[in-house]
Amino acid sequence: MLFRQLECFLAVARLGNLSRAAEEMYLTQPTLTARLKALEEELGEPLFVRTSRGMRVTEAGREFLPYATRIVGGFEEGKRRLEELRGASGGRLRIGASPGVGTYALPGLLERFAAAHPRVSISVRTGHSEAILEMTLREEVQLGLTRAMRHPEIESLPLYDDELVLLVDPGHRFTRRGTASLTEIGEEQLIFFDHDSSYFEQTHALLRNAGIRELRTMEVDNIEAAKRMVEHRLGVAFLPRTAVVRSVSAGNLVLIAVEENPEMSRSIVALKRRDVPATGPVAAFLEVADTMGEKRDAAQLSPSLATEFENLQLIDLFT
Amino acid sequence: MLFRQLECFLAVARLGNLSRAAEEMYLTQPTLTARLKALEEELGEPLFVRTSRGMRVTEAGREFLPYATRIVGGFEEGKRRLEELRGASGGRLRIGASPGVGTYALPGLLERFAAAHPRVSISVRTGHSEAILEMTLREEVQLGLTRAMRHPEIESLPLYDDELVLLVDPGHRFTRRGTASLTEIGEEQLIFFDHDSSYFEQTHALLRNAGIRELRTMEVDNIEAAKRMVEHRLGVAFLPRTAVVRSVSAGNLVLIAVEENPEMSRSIVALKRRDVPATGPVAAFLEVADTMGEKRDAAQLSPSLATEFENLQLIDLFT
DNA sequence: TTGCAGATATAAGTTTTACTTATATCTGCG
DNA sequence: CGCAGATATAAGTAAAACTTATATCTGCAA
Repeated sequence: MLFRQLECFLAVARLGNLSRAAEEMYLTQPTLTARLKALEEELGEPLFVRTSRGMRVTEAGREFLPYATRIVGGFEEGKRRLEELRGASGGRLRIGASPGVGTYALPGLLERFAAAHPRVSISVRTGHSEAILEMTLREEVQLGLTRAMRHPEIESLPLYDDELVLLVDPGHRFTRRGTASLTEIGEEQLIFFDHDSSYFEQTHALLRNAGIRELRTMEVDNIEAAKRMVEHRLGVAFLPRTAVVRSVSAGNLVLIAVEENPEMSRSIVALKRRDVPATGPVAAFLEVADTMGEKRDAAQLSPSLATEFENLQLIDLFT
Repeated sequence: MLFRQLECFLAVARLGNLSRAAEEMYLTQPTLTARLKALEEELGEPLFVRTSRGMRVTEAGREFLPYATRIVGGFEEGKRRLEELRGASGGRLRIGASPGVGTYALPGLLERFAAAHPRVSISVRTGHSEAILEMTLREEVQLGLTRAMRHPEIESLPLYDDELVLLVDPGHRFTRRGTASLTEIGEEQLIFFDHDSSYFEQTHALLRNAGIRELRTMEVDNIEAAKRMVEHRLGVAFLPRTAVVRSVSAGNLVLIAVEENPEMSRSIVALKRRDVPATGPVAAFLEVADTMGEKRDAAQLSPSLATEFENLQLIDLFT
């Protein structure tokens, strides 16, 4: 009820004339009379002096004027704010990401996103997949970027497939052939990059299934450290493809194909609460991610592209 | 329409539960459902996530929350402001006064007023009666304190009667008797305090009517100067009673009764636009003035009080 | 699986509110 | 005195908001 009354109060106060204000607001004059009366009733104080030449605000009206302006203006402002949000030209984007995603894939995504939506403020939190799931459930983040996970209240929107690839140093015996068998790999010192990552178990299982029993292993707690270890010839490592694109392209590391060609990829997804619709910045982010995914898929699936060229493409897409 | 929607938005956001919010607001649950739906419609964005365990605000809702708070809070604040105004515990009091009133009668009045209404801010403008009338008409001041004036849009609320009295210095020949006739006065050097004041003409007429033709006169443009002239034996003067109470009481000037006892008083009033009702600080000021007027009248009319004592009373009332 | 508890959504009917049209009233002015 | 231009009032109609009753959804326990 009250809002229209305030607008009419402002119009009449501005014009000093009920009839003209009515015209301006596409209403009849008795309507404004009623509205003003209702407002005065609500406030318990006359706001206008009625004369035969128009209406003038009283002292009380003059005192109330700034409040009315602020209220109406505040509402308009709030509406504008939501419009910004809808067009993703404002608001916040809160993302949770597991370490590998946050460090290697996310920066490129956010670069594109920020270019398209410069006024959205972005915050990123990092944690392991379970922590990311928790954050998403509690709405501490709007999207959780990590490996696919199942939860009744969560839906997973696929982003890209992250593949484990074998990396060695340029002077390694595998480099020349460019391939290695699992048995050969089992003879090497193996460097693992994160005991808590699901990759850890996956890699172990792969080698166990290949009949390898005694592994020489070294564990570090982050991917960058693992890369450095390999570069310093301390061993070989299975690492996420997205994390090594640059090093391979720069020649610091060499990518070796595994002869058995085992399936060692994980689907990286965006976790989102099912009951919260993706709007504004969230929807915009997913769109950006989708666009990049399509490009990357096209690059990877094209048979005419050599591995090196694919890698270059990946550099574009992920760094 | 909109206001109730915002209140309900805040309540539901706070409680996270439609039914309980409905209870708190003494409404039924479907009503709140409808209100929220209307608000979301208006804003073009869902504000809540509906679940089987209650309602949670969406990102949009979170963004909008502060605006809603400010709007509702702003209205409450405005209402409180008007209440202050009504109780004269806030707001402004704008007064116009002619020089004599502003200098001698008003300070005492305002002292009382300010004691009773400390949070009202006061502004005083000074000018001659015609200027005061103008200010009042234009609502530059809410009350004009000056001599009674007639204007169709103005009403005059009597404050007190200001009387012209004859003042001489303590060593003057009139002092011993305490009285003087108009003829005797006509022989004195006469000091006038404001050519533009209506008193000027009034005094001249009085003496002219008493048959006095040749006046020795001196003119100054303010009452204080006139008093000083009398004190320095440059002549005698008819001055407003309210302006000389202190000087007489202090013995610097002596009050001489005029034997013909001419009527030389002017009604001092508060001018106010007829069409603007006296509310808040204005009403409060008039009440204070009224109370003082009654006390003063009682003091002046009491036959048991000597002149000296009357003067002391006037000191209380006007200084 | 089923049934229940606790939550929101929908439908229908009633009450209340808000708007419009038509008319009245007031006042300054020629 | 009557007119012009302003606001106020009255009555009827259209719209909206509220309530009651019912439906739907979901998590949870039997």
